[in-house]
Amino acid sequence: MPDQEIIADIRQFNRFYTAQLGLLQQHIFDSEYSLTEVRALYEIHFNKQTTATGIREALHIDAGYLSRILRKLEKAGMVLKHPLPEDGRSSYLTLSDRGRRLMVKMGTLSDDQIRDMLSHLPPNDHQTIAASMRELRRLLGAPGSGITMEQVEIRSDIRPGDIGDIIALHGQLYAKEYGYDHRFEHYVMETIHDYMVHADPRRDRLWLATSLGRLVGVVAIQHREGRQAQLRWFLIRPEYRGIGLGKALMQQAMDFCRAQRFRKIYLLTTDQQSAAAALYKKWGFVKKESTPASLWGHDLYEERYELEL
Amino acid sequence: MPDQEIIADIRQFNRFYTAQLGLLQQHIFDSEYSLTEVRALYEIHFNKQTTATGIREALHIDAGYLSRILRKLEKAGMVLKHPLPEDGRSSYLTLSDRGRRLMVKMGTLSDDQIRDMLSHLPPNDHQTIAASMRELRRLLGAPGSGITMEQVEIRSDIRPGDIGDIIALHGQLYAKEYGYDHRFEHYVMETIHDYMVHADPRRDRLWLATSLGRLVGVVAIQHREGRQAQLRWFLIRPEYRGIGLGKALMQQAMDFCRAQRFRKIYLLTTDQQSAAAALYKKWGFVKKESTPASLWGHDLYEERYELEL
DNA sequence: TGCCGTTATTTGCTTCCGTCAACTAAACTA
DNA sequence: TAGTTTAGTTGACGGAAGCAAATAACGGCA
Repeated sequence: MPDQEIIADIRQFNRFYTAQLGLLQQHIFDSEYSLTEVRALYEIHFNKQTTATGIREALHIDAGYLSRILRKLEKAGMVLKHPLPEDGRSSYLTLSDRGRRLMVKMGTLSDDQIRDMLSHLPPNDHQTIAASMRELRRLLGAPGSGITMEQVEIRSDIRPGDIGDIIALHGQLYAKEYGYDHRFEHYVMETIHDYMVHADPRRDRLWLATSLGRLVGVVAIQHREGRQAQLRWFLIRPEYRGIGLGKALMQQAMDFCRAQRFRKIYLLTTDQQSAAAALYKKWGFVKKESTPASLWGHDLYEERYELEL
Repeated sequence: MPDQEIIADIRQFNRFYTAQLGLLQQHIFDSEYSLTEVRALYEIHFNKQTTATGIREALHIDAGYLSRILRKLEKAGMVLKHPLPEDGRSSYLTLSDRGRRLMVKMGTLSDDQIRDMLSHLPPNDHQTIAASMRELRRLLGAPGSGITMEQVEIRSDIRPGDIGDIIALHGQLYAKEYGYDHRFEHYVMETIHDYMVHADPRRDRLWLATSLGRLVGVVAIQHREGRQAQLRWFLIRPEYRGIGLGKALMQQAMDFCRAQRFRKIYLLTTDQQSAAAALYKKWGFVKKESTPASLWGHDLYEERYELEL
């Protein structure tokens, strides 16, 4: 049973955004096509092979109405019909060159409108606005809003807020996924503190994966005695797992270790992080030690993995 | 010049949300009023004293069209006109009892629709969806979306992620507002570490102000030798300043200090935090020391404020 | 005070968006 | 092969929504 307050928020947003969209779609009134016609054009543009029924379902409009729209667009030379070989009733719909040019023009107008809207808002907020919209689209289950590597940026310069974010990410995720208590976050804080105090830019490095300005993944290499290196704080937000981010981060760390001529990499984990363990093994890490311990409110085995380079 | 990618995100969201709103507003098609008529009713409902022009501007519709809508609604007994004494041309518009009943009915239908939509989405996301929508409304400058104390919750239990968030907030804000470099964030981390290690629930406490699940403000009291207390990490996100949050946090800290019978409270700051200093003074703190120092990439004066209880 | 430009609202006219229902034709089903 | 379902077309219609001209009240000004 959703909270009444949540519903109120959504309703308020809907009312607000109805007005907003009305403003942003005014440019369409200047064109010779109605909003629905333009929406149909968009639909044809973005779906490579779609039929009238496909569009009808996407736009939720009357079949007769759509039929007329398509006739008009076809007559105007914007849309081409390609009869389906396997079904004489339907046709694939595509845009003609002219239709594509129209889309570009409408896109430009729409962009101008949005640019104009943004110009009245603080520039600092632009990125946040886009991020919130993406987030909403994803949360509401919009098709094509899935998370991909393209949105993710990996960097290794440490900026203000990064350290705290890394600590918070560990605290949150390990609490949610393994039920570790606050002592774990505290432990992470201590290890990061240690890292920062002894950091040597040539032998230590930390990579941050961010998406829409938010921290979504981390890994670091910390130098140790005897040309050894420790791999630390390897962590990825659950939504961003399975898209190759783990591999990308690990690759960065490995490349760095090879370039710095480390002799051996080791890492410490527990038997509970089985998914991570699988990944370590894939990169050639081998479990060398496993000692029982009672940590952060759990009885577990501390494990040490090693990889000779 | 806004980034092209931001505009693309916004356009994509607009297209998506146009469809979404279409779905959510279908219940209106069952009623005997059009979407615009219902929007007018809403506008009358929520604005206590508005005239036709007010509504026209809010909905961005033609004056003639609105005139007809109002006549229809008045004839149906939904809307009442109260002639303005000072302007014979206009009238205040209000809803009749019947109009209000209609709004309740429409509201219920709309709620059901949203509830239905939410039921197809993971329950964990509901809160996040509402938060994103609020955020967007605020960012896009929706009227009535301003930040108020009502949305802010103050708590003093430390949850996973809190510690990291506090550190990150300090790092980000002090970098942005005073240009402090990463050493400041590091320093905050050390002090929090010290706090956590020596924390005694009876004599130490930390308050977090959150809004929509995000950390927006902090303050803490740490016990010291001789029944003294140190006030630490007093910080509020700039958007949340000026709404009384500083006062609320400070009040919590003061109440705690009095209840615990501390003899004296002191705090350390610099001459650069002039806004905070003004607040401290208002609460009776007095500057006792001011020593030049070179910290976090700046030449400044470290200051010590004290308050005898 | 009366004249004039401005503003708020109304009315007449028109367009065309979007729905309903009946229809055609092709595809499936038994 | 007849009956049913599905994809798309067409005719008829209501009403949403804009434009322009009209009306009426206001405000300023000589």
